[in-house]
Order: sequence, then structure tokens, then C-alpha cells
Amino acid sequence: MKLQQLKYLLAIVDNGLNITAAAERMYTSQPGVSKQLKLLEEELGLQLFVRKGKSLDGITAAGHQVIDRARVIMRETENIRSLAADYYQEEEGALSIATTHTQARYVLPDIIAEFRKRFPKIGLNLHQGTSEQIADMITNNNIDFAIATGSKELFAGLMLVPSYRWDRAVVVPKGHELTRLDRKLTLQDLARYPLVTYVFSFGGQSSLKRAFENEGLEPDVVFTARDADVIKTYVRMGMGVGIVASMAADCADQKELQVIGAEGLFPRSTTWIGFRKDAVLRRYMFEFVKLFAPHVTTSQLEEIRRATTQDEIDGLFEQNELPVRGACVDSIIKAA
Amino acid sequence: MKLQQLKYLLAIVDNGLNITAAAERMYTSQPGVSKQLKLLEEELGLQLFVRKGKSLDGITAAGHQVIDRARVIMRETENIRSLAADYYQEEEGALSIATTHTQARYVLPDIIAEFRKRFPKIGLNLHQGTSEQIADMITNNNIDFAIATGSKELFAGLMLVPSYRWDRAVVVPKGHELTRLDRKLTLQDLARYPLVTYVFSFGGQSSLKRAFENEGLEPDVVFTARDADVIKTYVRMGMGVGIVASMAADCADQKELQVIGAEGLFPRSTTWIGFRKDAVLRRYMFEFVKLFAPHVTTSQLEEIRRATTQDEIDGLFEQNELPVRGACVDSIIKAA
DNA sequence: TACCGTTATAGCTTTGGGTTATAAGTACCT
DNA sequence: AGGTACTTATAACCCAAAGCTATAACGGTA
Repeated sequence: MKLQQLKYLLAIVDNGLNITAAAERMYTSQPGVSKQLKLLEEELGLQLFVRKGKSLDGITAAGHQVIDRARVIMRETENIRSLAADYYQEEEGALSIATTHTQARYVLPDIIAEFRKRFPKIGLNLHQGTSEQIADMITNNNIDFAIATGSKELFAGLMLVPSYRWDRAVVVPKGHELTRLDRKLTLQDLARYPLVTYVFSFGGQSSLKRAFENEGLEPDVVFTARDADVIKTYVRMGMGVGIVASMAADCADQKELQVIGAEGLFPRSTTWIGFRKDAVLRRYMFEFVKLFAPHVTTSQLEEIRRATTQDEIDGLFEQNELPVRGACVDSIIKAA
Repeated sequence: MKLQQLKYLLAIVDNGLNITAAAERMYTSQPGVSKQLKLLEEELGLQLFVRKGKSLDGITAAGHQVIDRARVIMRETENIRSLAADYYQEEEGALSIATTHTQARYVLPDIIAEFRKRFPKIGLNLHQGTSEQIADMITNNNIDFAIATGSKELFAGLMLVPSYRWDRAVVVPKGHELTRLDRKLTLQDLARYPLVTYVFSFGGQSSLKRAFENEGLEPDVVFTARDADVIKTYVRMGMGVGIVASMAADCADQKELQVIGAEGLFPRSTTWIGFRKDAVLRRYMFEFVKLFAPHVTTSQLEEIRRATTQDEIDGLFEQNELPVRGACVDSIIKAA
């Protein structure tokens, strides 16, 4: 068994069981990959793939197990290389982040700009997807950080560092009736209008629906999207009243939209940044966490590294101590 | 980085930083190992060992980290080989068990005899040591099972399957005063005699001392050993009254010793069998667990395999459902 | 200083991973 | 059926590198 063989094995799996494609990805020849796969199967004495003629048509039960183990092995070799590079004071490297649209579009730009300034030689990869897709990327691709909100259950293998909390904000076309309200906005007010908001199933966001139900209200959701930009576009078109994460209430929207704070109407959400607990964090990765969650102290970060369960980490952070991120202050109409 | 290089690295560490010895253990030449180590250090760009002249004198901080990762990798390659062998219906293999003297001497012989009958081609390695040594062997050597009593804290990385419970038994020379007691034995009775028992620090066994203290008694422990055979020898010599695990009260002792049950005097102990949660269990290993803990059902074993925390396993077994192992019935004098 | 135990270096052999060229399957289309 | 496109397997060759033997170099010790 050679590391090379395991690497090829994973390449085949990650390229849809296409050996030719895997070989290209590995910058080598197809016969080489075929040969190594054959040697590996011979050494182990079992078929890793189901063959259909000459092609690979599926993964055997044994194959799945071997693949899982191989992934662990390759991750650990990566870890060894990482820590070696860090000891060597290596300036180069890469940082892969998987996150949601809201983070990528509204929260990360500033942080990434600062990060690039400090670590110009580190390549950045931003992968965007739903919570489920992010969870998937974490296990299969080489992702360093996941950033998401709620849905901790999906990320069992990760250490999640609570980073900030946020409320929802209501966005309406300029001059909308709701902007002339002389009291604090209520759910009853919102229930009177057609609503435009995030897709519900999306990572426990149904807390929104539940908030209405708790008051015996049936919200009239006319349109859902998983992306605040889309929501705002439809609000601009007059399709309804938008409910978005407050971070997504951008100053740039001021021309056509107005923002009404919705603190207290819905439960606060907590956004966290997570990493695999078995991963080696290079120095620049530590710095990234500190940029994203500046309230985290160095000593807390060290404790997090030593922690083995999520509970230990949660114990470090009282929810109400976390900073709260709000909307663009210029555009907002204060609630009450 | 090659698997070979990591294997050599670990061999060097496991042979006291002696490259020559490591090479012999690996059935290869010393220059080969030296060369691979050099190549590995060059590739990673860091020193793994502290040199003193030409010899290796210690492990660098970076080296420790790399070694830990390398161990994970080598374990996973072993796992891959194991599951391959199992799919292949391979009859051969090996079973390494680390355990304490009491288990090795009094409990395991029957079980191992049965195991050998069923799996004659599986080699057996029994490693004996204190709880601490067992914990050590689990992390550094390739041990499949640990069997011990109490001291769960030492074995954080293992899945522990509670297997049976046991009480202590009192052993005295034949005709000793205590055998003529016409009522149930009490701690007060015992406190009147010099005692011979297990070394206290030994894996939470100090519960014995605590039992006396709870009744305001100061036991007169004249001799401690970590091994019931030694204790019984000194009891035979008349040095005092022995307190041993009831399994260690052997029928063969009848000629010179008598056993008095001590149920209720001391808290019951639970013996468990544990394995690494990331280990692949070959079929014969499953069977061994079932031999050792026959009350565990196949479906429970499968749940154990799926479990990720010790709490889940403990939830499966109510302590009081576990079988209780007693002393040899012929030799025992029933308490009360 | 001589000797033992150890590691490093040099030079040679051999293994085996990679390459190209090509055969041989399979699927899909006409 | 036959042709085409895409895939994997086989064969023969090349060459880098892993391993070997022999020996030098180093450190500790008597």
C-alpha cells in the first residue's frame, strides 16, 4: 500500500469513477492510475469498485470503507505538511472557506480584504452553498473553515466557534406604509403584508415561521429565495415586504429601500466559524479566526484547540457576550 | 512523503531513537532507514530529531506532532488491511490484548481456550500491566483490546463495553478465626486483623480504603501487591487476612485457604473490555467480545460500533443488569 | 589510543512507478 | 450492423529512487 495509491483511489472517486479524468487531475497518465489501482486491489485482495465491462460502475461495500480510511490518511498527510510549513515559517499556503451567501456577500468582504493585506501570499478559495452542501464539502473536499448559522447538528465533526449574533431586518420599498409606523413594529404588522424571505428549510430558519405561529398568525409568504440580493430585488419590484438578515441590509440599498429593525420579533441567530477538530491550523488560519471573531482571545483559541467536545467550547462563550451585528446604520429606521 | 518513511520514523521512535535497531526490526538495512529519514526531513523542511553528533538524542517539538500524525496514518493503513482481510474471509490474523494480572490469570484462560478452539489460526498476544501501562500500550503499540476495571478516565479514546461486575473476597488460612464467625462479616471484623491487599493507587482501588474510612475505621494494611497470587502466598504464610477480587479466589486454593464472601462490604467493581473507536474490528474480534461479555447481544454490539461517545454505550447497559462473577463456589464460606 | 556502537556517505543493483503506443471493451448513433 | 467516441487494460520500455554492501566518520569509553 502506497500513499500514491490511496491518492489515486480518492481521485478516481472524486472524478465520478472516471480513471482518465482522475489521471488528468493528478497530472499523470491514465495507465499509471489504472495500474496503481490494480496493484492496490491485488494487495488488499478485494475489489474496490464494481466493474461493468472495463468501466467502473460503482463502489463496493468494502470500497466505501477503504475510501473513508484513505480520506483520513490523506488528511493526516496534509496535516503533517501544514505543520511542517508552519514551523518552516512558510509564507505561502491556501485558505478554503465554505459558507453561505449572506456571509460571502455581506460579512466576509471586509474580513478577507484585511486578511489579504496581512497574508498576501495565501490563496483564498470561497465555496458557497447551503448548509447541507457546506457539510458535504467539509467531509469530501479540503475545506479549512465552514461559516454558517445555526444547524449545528449538521456539523458534528467540527469545532464551532460562536462568532456573532444577529437579528432579522425588514426591508421595504422607500416610502412604504410600514416606515410611517409611530410605534415598534410587530409581527401582526408584518402578517398583513405579502412577505419575501429566505427559503424555509434552509438550516433551521423555520424559526421565522414558528415566531408567527406562536402568536397565532399565518404569514403570507409569497416568495422565498436563499439569497438576500434576490429578496431585495423582489422587494424593490414591490412584490412584498422583505425579511433578511440584518447584515444584508446594506447602505448601498438606501436609494430605493428602507430598513426597519426587527430586533425582538424573531429569535436571535448565532453565526459560527468551524474547523475540523483533527486539522492542523496554520498561523494564518488562527489569524483568520481572530479576524472573523475578534472577541475571541488568544487564550480562548488555545483552549478551543485543546477541547475535545463542542460542549467545552460552548462553555467558553456565554451567548449574550457575543457581539451583535446590525444593519447599515444610515439606512435603518429604529424600531420604536 | 511515503508510508515507508512514516513507518521508519515510528520504528526509530519505538526503538529508543536507535536507527540501527529500527532497521533490524524492519528487516532492512540501516543506511536505508537513515536515508529515508533524511529524505523525509528534507521534504518537510524541518528536523524531527535533536542530533547529538551523529546520534539521535531527542525528538523536536515538531517531531512529536509529526509522529502523532504518523501514528494515526499507520493505524488507518492497518485498519484498511484488517477490513480487507476480513472481506477476504481470511482465517489468519492476530489478537492483542492488554490487561491486568487478575484478568490474565483468572478470567481469560477459559475464554481464550474457547477462542483458540474457534479460531485456531489467530495468534494471541497477551500484554500485562497496570492500568497506566495498559493505557500507554493502547496509544503506542498495536493493541486490539484493553480489559480492565474502573479507571475509565485513563482510557478516553476507547469505547468501553461493561462486561461483568464483581465483589471482593476475603481469603484466610484454613481454620482462621474469621471462618468461625456465625454472622455476616463486617468491616469492623476485618479492621481487627492485619490486611494484605492490592496496591492502593492501582486504578481507583482506593475505594477499598474509603470503605473503611466511611465507617471511621483505620485498616491495618501490612502488605500490598498488585497481584492476587502474591497476596495469597503471603496469606498462606500467615501474614494477614487477604482481600482480593472474588475471581481470584480459586478452587485450587482450597487446601490451605478459605474464602469468605465480602459482598456488600465494598462497592462493586465493573470490568470492561475496550477498543479504539477508530479501529476496524475483524470478525474474530467481535467474537472475542461476545465470549468475554456473553450478555452483550449482536444488535448491542452493532450499536456500540455506531456510537461516538461513551455515554451512548453506558446508556445501553444498566449496571445492575450485568452478570456478577463470584469466587469458586466450593471453597467459599457464604457470608451470613 | 584503541575499540565498540552508532550514523553517514558512496557506488552499485534492482525494483517499480511512469511513459507511450495500442488493443480491447462499451455505449450510442445511424 | 457498422462506425464513432470514449473508456480501460496490456505491453514494452525508461528511469528515478529505494535498497543493498562496503566503508568512512563520529562519539563515548576503557
